This record gives sequence, structure tokens and C-alpha cells, in this order.
Amino acid sequence: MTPNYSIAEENYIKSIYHLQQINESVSTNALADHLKSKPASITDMLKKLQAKSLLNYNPYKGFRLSREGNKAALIIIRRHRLWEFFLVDQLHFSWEEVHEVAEELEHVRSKKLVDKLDAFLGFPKFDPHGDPIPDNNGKISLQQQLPLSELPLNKQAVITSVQNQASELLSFLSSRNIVIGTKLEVKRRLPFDNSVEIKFKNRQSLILSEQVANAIRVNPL
Amino acid sequence: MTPNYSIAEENYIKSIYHLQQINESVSTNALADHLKSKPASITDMLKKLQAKSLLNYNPYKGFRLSREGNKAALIIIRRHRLWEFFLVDQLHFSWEEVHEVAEELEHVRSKKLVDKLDAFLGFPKFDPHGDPIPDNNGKISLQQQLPLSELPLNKQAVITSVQNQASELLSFLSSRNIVIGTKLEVKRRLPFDNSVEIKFKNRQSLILSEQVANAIRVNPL
DNA sequence: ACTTATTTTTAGGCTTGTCTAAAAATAAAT
DNA sequence: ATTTATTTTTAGACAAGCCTAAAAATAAGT
Repeated sequence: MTPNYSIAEENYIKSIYHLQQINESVSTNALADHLKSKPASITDMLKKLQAKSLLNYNPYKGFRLSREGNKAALIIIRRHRLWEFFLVDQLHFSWEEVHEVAEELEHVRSKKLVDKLDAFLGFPKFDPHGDPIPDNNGKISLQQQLPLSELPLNKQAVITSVQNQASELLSFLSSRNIVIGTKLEVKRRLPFDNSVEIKFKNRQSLILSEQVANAIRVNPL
Repeated sequence: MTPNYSIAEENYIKSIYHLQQINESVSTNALADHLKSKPASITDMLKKLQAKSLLNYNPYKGFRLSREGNKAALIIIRRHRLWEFFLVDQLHFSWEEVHEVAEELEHVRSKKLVDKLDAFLGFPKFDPHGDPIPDNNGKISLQQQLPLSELPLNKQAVITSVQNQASELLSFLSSRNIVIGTKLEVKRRLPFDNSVEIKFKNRQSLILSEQVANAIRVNPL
């Protein structure tokens, strides 16, 4: 039997998973920031997670999830993204509202529930933000994607995901018709602030800041 | 704003609500039994619930929910029963499997989620066990129902609910085709053990123990 | 009415998960 | 290389929820 973890443990596992996608090794401070917690609390929990062999932890040197920890993370992420899909697809939430609610739903542990929900939804591969949904074995389907900030000039591409859950950003993007599936290309980069001018198929164009262009992931066509 | 309660608090509120339907006043021991907890733990929590004015509590004398406590209880029961309905109606769980899972889902606090779920399901009035689902104002639609053990002989009635969530009982009943909506009448009562002989429309008959006949609620036609 | 049994509460302790303040380890700077 | 700054860990405390064992209150029995 796969063991059950507390809500606090699950939140740590998930945050570590996300942070280690960005950096080789995760630091105590980075995790404290991410969880809006204090470094001392982090150290405490790290010891517990290591005792449960979910973590490879070298004091003062940083840490990463173990194989088992990664498996646990993918289960939680699967739950989170399936519920997000459900909320948008079935309950007609808007994509910027779902994250908070899914933060609660993701901790409901029943495997049967999650698998039945998956089937009910038609085994979706991507959540409303374009992030891939792990299947019932924890397999995640990758797709070629790069930040909009790195897309070559004048190359057609389609938006595949937005790497930021802040509802302000998401509703701003929606209001500009920037959603998953939108096709666009970059017409130029402004060197002084690295902002980009993008152009839609309907010939409308728009300037996006470097931060925003970094959060948007695209798949070149 | 309606305050938020912890999962532990919500479980206490719900159990007290159920117990006070049966008796005038709830006792510490009865609640300890119901929650599979110890009397000392109950006393601790009762003080906290009273401090939050959810409870009218006279030490040594018993307790009941306050007006506010009842309101909170109905919100939790609404969540629980809507999720049960969802699980059976949309995810095709069988009615004996849903209780456990709904015990977890009921603690997801978002009001918007619950109201949207309600609409998505078509504003159902009864859950799969036949229990009424409170509406978004906490109003509960009552229906005339009495225990099968009290149904007069030879009077046609329809099963409206089963007041017991034990999955053994529920699957036993299903296997005998005893579900919500089944029509039956009581042919006789056996005096030595108060068991009842029931007869279905298709002329099949069956003996049920007093305990089982007490758990089944019917609406006389 | 007085003893006995039951119920409930208090007292003190444990675990989980959090915090602040201080100490120790590592990294950066001169 | 030695001081200074930063990061991380340890030490000790606290709240929520639970427990056992003992004391106090109520109920039952003769």
C-alpha cells in the first residue's frame, strides 16, 4: 500500500517538486518563501520527510525529492490538475479562480475517486493552464515548449501553458484573448527592457513585459 | 463573513447535529462513541465550541448546538450530501462506497464550489441514501417518513432513506433489491424478536431483523 | 439516606506543525 | 586569511487535538 501523507507533508512535497524543476537543488530559504513559512519550520519538516525516505537531504547543502518522493509528488499534482480541469470544464469556473479551490481538493486521498474522475473527464492530458496531467501511473506527457521570451522573431507558435497561477495575471491575459491555444508570433524585442511585441493571426499586436513573456510557454509550429 | 472551522471542529459539529436529532440533549459519552474518541477529548472540544458560541453547553448536563452551530452543521451536511450525489450520479460509485469519500470532500470549504456543484447536478433534493440535501440557505425539505418497523401491516409504502452508512448493510440491501424507491408492505411482525416479514410488488417476501427495519425509512402511500 | 456505580471533568502528557531567538555553518568581501 | 554577511540549524515555546489516570459530580440501588 502507498502510504498516506498529511496535508502539511503533501504541501511540502509539492513545493519541493516544483522548485527542483527550476534549480538543481532546493534551498531551505527558497522553500520557506514558496510555502510562506519560516526557515526553522522547513528544517523541522525536512528531517521528517527524510526519515520517511521521501527526500535526499544534506544539511546546509540543499535537498531534492527521492524516487519515492517524486512518485508522491506526481500523485498530488495529478489530483490538483484533474480537479482544475473539472472545475473549468464541468463547473464553468474561470481559469484564474480554480487554483485556490484545487489546493483544497488535491488533498482528498481516495485513489478510486481520482481515477474515476479522470475517466469521467475523458482522460484529459493538460489542465486549464496547459500543464500536463500525470496519468494513473504517474507518467507525464511532455511537449516541446519554450518561454515566449525565447521564441525566435517571426516564428508562428501556439500558447501551451502559463507558468504562473496569480489570478491578476491570468485574468489580464484572458482579457487580451491570450489563452491556451492562441496562435501568435513575436515581431520584435525591445532591447532596453526585453519586452516583446507580439502579433496575433488577426493582425492585432500587443507589447508584453519580460516577466509576462517568461511566464508564457509556447510550442513553435 | 461566515467563519471557517477546522476539520476536527466540523466533524464535532456534524456529529452533534446528528445525535441531537435523536435525543433532546447530547451526552459526552454518546458523542465520544459516535466520533470513536474518548470522553476527555470531547470535553476539551466542547469548551472550544462553546467559546465560539456554536454550542449551548451545561457541564455535566449535556449540550446542543446553538442557532449558529446548527447553521454551520447544515452547511457541512449540504456539502456531504451533494458530493455523495455527485459520486453516485456522475462517477458511478455504488451507494455503499460513497460515504467514506464524501467524509473527505465535505471539508472543502469553498462556498462557490458547492453552489456550482449543486447547479451542475440539477439542484438534487435527496442524496443517494434518501436523505434531504439542504439548499444554499440551509433549508431542508422534509418528507413524511417513518421507520419500517412502525409501518402498519398491509400498508403500501416506498423506501425513502436508510439511516445507517455501514457499507455491509447497504450492500446487503442492494443485493436484495432494497433501494430508495422500492415499494413494499409489511405482512406481519414476529413478536419474539420484532422482526418483520416484508413483501415486494413482485410478490417475493423476506424477513428483516428489528435493527434493519429500524434503519429503513418509508413513506406510506 | 448512604453506599455504589456511572458519567463527566480536570490534570498532565504526547504528537504535529508552527514560531522566535540564538548558535553554528557556509559564503562573500576586503 | 580574517572579518562580515548570509544561510541554515538548534533550542525552546506554543496551539490544536488527542490520550490515560485520577478526581469530582451525578445517578442508581438498597
